[in-house]
Amino acid sequence: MNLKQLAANLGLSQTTVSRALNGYPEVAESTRKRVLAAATQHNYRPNTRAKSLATGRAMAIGHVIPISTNHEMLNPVFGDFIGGAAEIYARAGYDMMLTVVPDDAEDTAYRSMAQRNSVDGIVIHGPRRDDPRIALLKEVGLPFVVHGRAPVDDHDYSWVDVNNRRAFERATLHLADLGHSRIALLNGLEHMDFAMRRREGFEAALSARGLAFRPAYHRSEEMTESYGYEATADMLARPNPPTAILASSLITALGVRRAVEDRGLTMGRDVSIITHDDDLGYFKNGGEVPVFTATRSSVREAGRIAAEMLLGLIDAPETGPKQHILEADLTIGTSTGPAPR
Amino acid sequence: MNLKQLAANLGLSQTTVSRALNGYPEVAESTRKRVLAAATQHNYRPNTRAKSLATGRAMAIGHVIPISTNHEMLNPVFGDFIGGAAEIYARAGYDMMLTVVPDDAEDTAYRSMAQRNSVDGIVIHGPRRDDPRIALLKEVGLPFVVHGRAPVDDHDYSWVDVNNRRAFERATLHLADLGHSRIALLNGLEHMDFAMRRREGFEAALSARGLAFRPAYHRSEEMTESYGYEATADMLARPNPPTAILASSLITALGVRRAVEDRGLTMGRDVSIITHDDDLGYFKNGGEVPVFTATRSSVREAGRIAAEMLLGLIDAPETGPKQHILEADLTIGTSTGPAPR
DNA sequence: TCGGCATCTCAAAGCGCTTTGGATAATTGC
DNA sequence: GCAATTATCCAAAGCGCTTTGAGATGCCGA
Repeated sequence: MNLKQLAANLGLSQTTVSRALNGYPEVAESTRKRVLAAATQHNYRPNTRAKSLATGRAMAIGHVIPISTNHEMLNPVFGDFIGGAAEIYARAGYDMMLTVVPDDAEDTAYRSMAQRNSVDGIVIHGPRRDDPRIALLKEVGLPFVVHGRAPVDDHDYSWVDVNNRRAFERATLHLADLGHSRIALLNGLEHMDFAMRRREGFEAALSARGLAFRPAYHRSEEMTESYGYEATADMLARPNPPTAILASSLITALGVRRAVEDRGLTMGRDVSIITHDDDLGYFKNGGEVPVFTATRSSVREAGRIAAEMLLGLIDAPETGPKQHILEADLTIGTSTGPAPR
Repeated sequence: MNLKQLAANLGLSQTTVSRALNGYPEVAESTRKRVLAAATQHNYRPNTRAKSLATGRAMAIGHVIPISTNHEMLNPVFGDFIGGAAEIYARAGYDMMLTVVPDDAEDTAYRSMAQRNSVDGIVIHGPRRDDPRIALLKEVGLPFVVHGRAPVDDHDYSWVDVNNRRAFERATLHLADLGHSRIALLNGLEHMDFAMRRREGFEAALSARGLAFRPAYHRSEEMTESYGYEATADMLARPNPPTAILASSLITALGVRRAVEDRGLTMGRDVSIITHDDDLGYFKNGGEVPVFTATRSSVREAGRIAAEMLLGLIDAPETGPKQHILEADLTIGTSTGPAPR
């Protein structure tokens, strides 16, 4: 059933039917009722393609997830972010388009999205330190929001980000205040912007407490469980092992804990652990009492905010770029305690 | 730059340019070259909407992920599946549309997808035991592939699935053959089809070895780490604790291991663990030597296969529904050993 | 009675593409 | 040399919708 047929059915013109359906004022209330009734009865839904051709609006948002060509791995937080964003899109009548782009083909991918007119805006995931995408998108002139930030925090583009620097600074200070002086950081890959910010916060806190940054207590890798395990096992096996460890994700923290316990040590007594917790649906940090002391910020919430921001940008581009920073909670769990002496 | 402008630029008609671009024979090779050159020079890309309006093909696939209204959680395997599918779509020039549908609004959601003509086919995720979606989609007549199956294994629709029954049967037999007689199953939610099949395999193996299914050794919950921990801790605290535990996912297995080790027991000696491993990118089961003995099947690969199947279905609907079953490997790791006596 | 003004409805153009059904020029067969 | 092909190209219709500009219709006051 399309507009033409529906109009014919009703003995009205396409114009009137279209207007009735889209809530324009210049149609009698009685006819609007008739039209609406017929539409629901015949289960009429306008053809998206035709509609967006006519209006010039795609009514769709593109999410572009980069996938590095060497270690093809999708970020696990992505699912939750999408879930949050999808809620907002659904309410606003937008569709969501997913594009997985190998990081060596970004240029063409983004240009083509803009050209082909298949989306009204884009959400960028996983910005790297030297990410060319922001400049690229500014050039092609498609509205976009970045989940995360680029190193240069200019106010020239829109983003939603956790205050990673502050979070890790606070976590480190907390550990230092508990008397820890040998604090290790198991960071994510530091060509990613968020990881670099975390490291900065870590270093700032160390120097605020007069502690030195020691490369032996520092790693930077993909945030897997085995990374947490192996890095921790390695560090604990050396002389002067760390008494506190900052992990970059809950998954990594599980590995850290395993290594700690493997060595016959007790988490929260012999070794303190703080992790960042993205509050993922399927991976909770304990029940009422969190297992891990953690800096926590919901990725799902970030998804909602980014989606709302982007829709706002599309509706009113003249208002200029927006930014939103999420402060992470520091929630105390059972994994931290005073430094052993 | 659109077709019209490009054609004007070249001094040709839109028809000729369109044909040159789409590889039709009735255009001179020399003009085709000219057209192609101009197109790349001006970075021309056809407007997706217009193209699909004209052709009647959306050149897009919809992925519908259900989200239960009570515990809003996205399946973690989803990301990897999508990653696999995206590869195939990209190669074939298809876009991927994501729709998150609350499970109380499925009816309208699917009908509207079909009506609005925004996708050429659909992939269904997470089929439940009494899933109404398959019947629904058959009714609306949109090509679809299910990742997983419905309880009734009719050959009336297309699906890609792991042989969950066989996998868990083999795993259970393996444990029984190692001398274990008290074997526990920490299953996923059993209103999901895959979980039920796993249970069937488990039960079949038990009875093949003359062992009884004991409710005290059986749980069915969302597959989180804390589920694994708590269920295991509880079971181990009772008289006659299980000596072997089947876990439904790697995440759950981590919880199982933690509970085992918390109790001062050794995995692989005091308690054997076998888990199902979806081979997710960010969550590896150890390095060269797997940590866990596991039934393994790549979700990413399933995504590729489902995508190819669906594209095939769209191109040639007359060939009828297809099915593909993936057999899971049973890989031996360090988490299993002979039953303690 | 008639112009003025809302109110309601419509025909037709247009969004950017594909595709049908010719037209024109070049080539072939006899 | 001329009709019949063949090789190239094009004008125009159509995909399903929105939207402009204008036409009816009814009602009012003068």
